[in-house]
Amino acid sequence: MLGGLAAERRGMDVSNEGLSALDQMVPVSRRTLHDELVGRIRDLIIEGHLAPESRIHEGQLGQALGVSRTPLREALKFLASEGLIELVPGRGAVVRRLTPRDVRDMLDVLAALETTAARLACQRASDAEIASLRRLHDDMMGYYATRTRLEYFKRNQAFHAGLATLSGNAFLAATHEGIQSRLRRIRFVGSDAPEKWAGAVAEHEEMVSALEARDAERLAAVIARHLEATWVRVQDVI
Amino acid sequence: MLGGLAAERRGMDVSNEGLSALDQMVPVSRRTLHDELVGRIRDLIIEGHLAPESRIHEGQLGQALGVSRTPLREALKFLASEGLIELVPGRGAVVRRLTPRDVRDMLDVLAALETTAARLACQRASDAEIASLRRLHDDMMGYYATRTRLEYFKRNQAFHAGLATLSGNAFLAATHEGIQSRLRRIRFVGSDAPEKWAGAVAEHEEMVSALEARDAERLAAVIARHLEATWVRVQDVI
DNA sequence: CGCAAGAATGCTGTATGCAGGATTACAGGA
DNA sequence: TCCTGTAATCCTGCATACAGCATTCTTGCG
Repeated sequence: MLGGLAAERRGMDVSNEGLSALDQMVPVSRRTLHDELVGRIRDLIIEGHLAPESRIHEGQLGQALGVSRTPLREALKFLASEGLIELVPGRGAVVRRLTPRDVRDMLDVLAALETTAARLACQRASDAEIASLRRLHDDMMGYYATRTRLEYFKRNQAFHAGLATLSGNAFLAATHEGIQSRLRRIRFVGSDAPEKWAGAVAEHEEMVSALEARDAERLAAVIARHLEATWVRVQDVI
Repeated sequence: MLGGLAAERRGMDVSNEGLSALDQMVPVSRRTLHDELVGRIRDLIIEGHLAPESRIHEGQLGQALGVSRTPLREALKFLASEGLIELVPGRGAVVRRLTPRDVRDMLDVLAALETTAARLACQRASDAEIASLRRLHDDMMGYYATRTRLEYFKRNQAFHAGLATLSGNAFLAATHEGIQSRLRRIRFVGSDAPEKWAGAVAEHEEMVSALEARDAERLAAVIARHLEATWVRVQDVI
């Protein structure tokens, strides 16, 4: 997302360098109603406008979003597969509540993915990519200094996503992103006290320097520690 | 699945030992059309009846399965989120083709998950659970001896799923299961030559004995080796 | 004979209608 | 007062209908 690590190249690139330009061309991305709805509903859940355990009223939500029930239902099925909501037969969709156990389990999986990504990134990432992650980190430091919470938080998320991307393993990055988005709400409300940020920022700094040194083991160790600390920082808001 | 490691307890358990019986009660599971369809279509893809890259004709498939387009479309959205099919705007659903790169990436993620599960299982799993996995392994050995491919293959899958379950991390197990199901087809056609099984069987044997000794590092090492070997075994069928 | 433009067909995307089951409200009895 | 049985209401699950875009076929022209 931010920082251009996984830059979206959309639309037409008309520069004609033989056929290579055609190969790189990405199909025109039309924002479909489906994607739109999935995104909107996901945000509604993550931002807490749809409370955990609450049932989702199809007619009501459909009217609120200005669409009929059909595309809405399809979007709900999609989100159900992501695990954000649960489909109860005969009773429709219910917003899933994350138990402390769920969060703990997800953080452990996240740690497994990120440490793996770390090892891969240390051997595969280019210097330019690493520099790019460093810039993102510096960027985040700026918002840390001014206590700009939302922007700080976004960079934080982008940093972890960026690390996953640097692994060069697209599937890993996608899986990581999926889990991270499900934890977003928890982590966001868990970051309401800026004094909690200090530790996280220090750990990020250590991660970047380990990555720049391409010290895989140190990087993996810091990541494990970082997510362990995240668990502590987040624990009281679940 | 097989072996009772994650035994499904369905129906009513009417034994009244205070309230604990009520707590353990699982809501009555009704097979919904949605689940039915998701399962059927997933199998159609995994078993190769729906070829990669081919478009899915909604009217046609719906008629073949005896349902209207609405529930069918909803099932397709669900599967799209799992990554088995791709939703192309204006052109419907297309069966996703796994590139060698995809498979390699997925195996790396699987390795990350299974080694993590291994470490957790070594410290958390009960002796009974480990014994249960051992039985599953012995069971598999029987089918190995008689070269009963399908049954052998099922136990093989169940073995890995069982290991993930023993981690005690339900989210890890679910994530693992999702990836494994997407790789199922590749691994199945990759196991057509029984002479390939010998290595896999030996590795499984080593895994079980490492688990019984609760030697986390050895177990993790074997798993990494096992999945590396899987990559080799599978490579020529992609 | 090949190519391009236009028409025709077919399919997807969305809306709406209807049946069956779930939830709620209420009344009667313990 | 609380529980149980019943009726009414509401909502979900599925089918069908229609509009708009893709694709394909056809026809005319170079």
